[in-house]
Amino acid sequence: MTFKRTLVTTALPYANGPVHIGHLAGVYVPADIYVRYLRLKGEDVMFVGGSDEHGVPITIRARREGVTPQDVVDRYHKLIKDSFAEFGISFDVYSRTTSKTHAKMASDFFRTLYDKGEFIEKTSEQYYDPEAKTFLADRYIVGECPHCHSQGAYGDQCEKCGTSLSPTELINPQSAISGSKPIMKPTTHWYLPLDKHEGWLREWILEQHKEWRSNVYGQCKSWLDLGLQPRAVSRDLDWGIPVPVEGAEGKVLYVWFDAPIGYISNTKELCEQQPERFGQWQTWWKDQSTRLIHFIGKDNIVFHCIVFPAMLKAEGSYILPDNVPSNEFLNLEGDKISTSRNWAVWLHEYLRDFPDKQDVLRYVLTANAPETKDNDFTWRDFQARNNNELVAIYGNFVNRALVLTKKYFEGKVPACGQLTDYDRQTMAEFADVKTKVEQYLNNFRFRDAQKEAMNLARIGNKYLADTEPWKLAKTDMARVATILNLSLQIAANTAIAFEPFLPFSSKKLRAMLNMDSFSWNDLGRIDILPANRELGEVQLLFEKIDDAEIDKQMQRLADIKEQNKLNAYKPAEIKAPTTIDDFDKMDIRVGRVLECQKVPKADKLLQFKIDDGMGGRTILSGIAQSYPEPEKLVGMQVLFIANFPPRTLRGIESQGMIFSAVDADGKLVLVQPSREVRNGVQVG
RNA sequence: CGCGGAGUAGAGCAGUGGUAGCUCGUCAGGCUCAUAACCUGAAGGUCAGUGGUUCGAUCCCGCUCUCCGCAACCA
Repeated sequence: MTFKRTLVTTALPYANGPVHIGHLAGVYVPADIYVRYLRLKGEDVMFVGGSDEHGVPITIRARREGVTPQDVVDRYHKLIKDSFAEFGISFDVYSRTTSKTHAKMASDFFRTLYDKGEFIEKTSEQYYDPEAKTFLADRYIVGECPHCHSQGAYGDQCEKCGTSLSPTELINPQSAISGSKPIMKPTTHWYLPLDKHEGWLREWILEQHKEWRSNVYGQCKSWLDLGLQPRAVSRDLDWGIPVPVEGAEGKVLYVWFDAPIGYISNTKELCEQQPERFGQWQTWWKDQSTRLIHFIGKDNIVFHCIVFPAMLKAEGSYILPDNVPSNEFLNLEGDKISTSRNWAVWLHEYLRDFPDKQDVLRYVLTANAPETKDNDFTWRDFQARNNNELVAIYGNFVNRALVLTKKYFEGKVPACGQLTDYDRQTMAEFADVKTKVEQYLNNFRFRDAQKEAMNLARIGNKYLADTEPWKLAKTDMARVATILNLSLQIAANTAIAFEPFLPFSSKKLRAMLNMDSFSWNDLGRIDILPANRELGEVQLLFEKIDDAEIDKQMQRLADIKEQNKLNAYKPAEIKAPTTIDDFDKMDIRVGRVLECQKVPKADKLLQFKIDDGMGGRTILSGIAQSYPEPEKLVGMQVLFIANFPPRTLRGIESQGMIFSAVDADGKLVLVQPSREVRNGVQVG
């Protein structure tokens, strides 16, 4: 099958938060590289993206913030769209599932399937929150686990004992939204009978698409082998696209039905805006000569390989995806990225903190892309790749070639003379770079493809080191001319090879080389730059990133970790019951701090001299780490136990114990009376 | 025993039934045109553990351990 055009879609980011490096590494950067590559080759390609704006979590966020769901999605759609644009993700269209076009498209799609009898209808009893007036998804019901009897188990799983649950098993179920007691209520939903589609899905994926990545293929095989079940495509919710069926008031399309249709709606929207360039939307979705590629993350495999294809097939007139390149996940500094825990590098913040460094992040995310397994992003690695690879190898090579040309040939491309064997050998080393990069990209191996581009710069550095034009300049300028001509040709090649990966830097480099026009097909050639061409102004292609900038980012993450620890704090369990008699045995008193200093050679101990109204006493307390300036405690009134037997610590006798509260972060905080009292009075 | 993916030098990652590779880091040397950049060389690994198939296993198979995903948010 030869294809005439390629339609590339990217998973629709959920408009419930900003986009982070995990989204970029998993989906948007590889997709953008692929699309830019196809465009460079002059192929007919469309790049579709958009925000996914329906679903329960958005309604919950809206409720929590006291705004409408539309307010929430408006905010994040704009933030996401703007940051993608600034980052150079070259969507042809970036629309949203709350658009009018989409509402009609999704509604019509559902109706077509409904009319064809492709759905089954089922009524079941589900938990309903009478206060919030909404049916509850499993996860939004909490209660006591029927197995381990711990509190706070979710409707789908108890996190204490790990048991999978169904909401009806929970003891004393509560709505996580309002806290009220949910009631059982019958509700009718439409299901897509995936089991009906199992036969052709099996043939289509397992036989015809053995070339899909092993993670994708394996996951599909697993689902198919387990047997597919009917899947609900509607929900009881007031936020979404209404189910276009009589008597279905208060029901909307399930986001997983609605969202992938967004790819189609957004295509239609684009075609209506630019018909002269993109033609009819149906060409992109219904013509067998169109190749459909979905870029997604691994959590989306089943929807894009099984559910959505089943929907398309059930409708009848659509093509199916040709490939679904799915990446694994990117971790951040060893921990999984999490929106709710704010453990992420957010794109909009990166763009703010590292202006004009889009390519650095693009490079790092591609070099370390989680193509076969989960990978880790660290700021130290980010810095190292910038400083040691982009700056030292690529930027430096370009700079060397250009500076030498300025110096010896007034910034004009010198003529190429007689080639030596070594010249020819060097040329041979990158003659096939085009084939290699293309092979890798055609197989969605972006990491290897980018590495191949970087090899050009390595070859250039080695060529300069081996030929040493700065030495020859004293004796043989003709030879220097040839060397620099070839070096500049290598630089021009590098600009083209990096174009899909690092578009901002390639543009900059092309300006320096005065390459106003260029073609992907020039890649591998050594006569891209004609002799005597005037070069542009020399500037640094990349700049070093110093430790201070990286430290700032790492500090930010450390602060978030600390904050999460505080947020996760729960009061300790109440101790075993005791009596007033036990309490009465304690002689608790108030005293004033007269002196306070650190005990030498002890990390935690502070030595207090306390005015107890009876001549004073010495007390040691292990709170030094919470009070780095102990002298500031002098004058403060504190609580202490007066009738403990003396105890010697570090050679000093401690006559009692001072009261401190242990804060959520582990810091110790001295307890004091709310107003001045007489030293030595009792507490009870 | 739920199902998939993954576990390989200090770090991050490739890879293959026959001598284990890349980038960075480290160490040594060279060069000095270049953003203290570049080039050359070296050290560094019981390829998670364990049992099996095989002339030979890091690769194939069995079991064990660990991490990630499939289940609310989430690429």
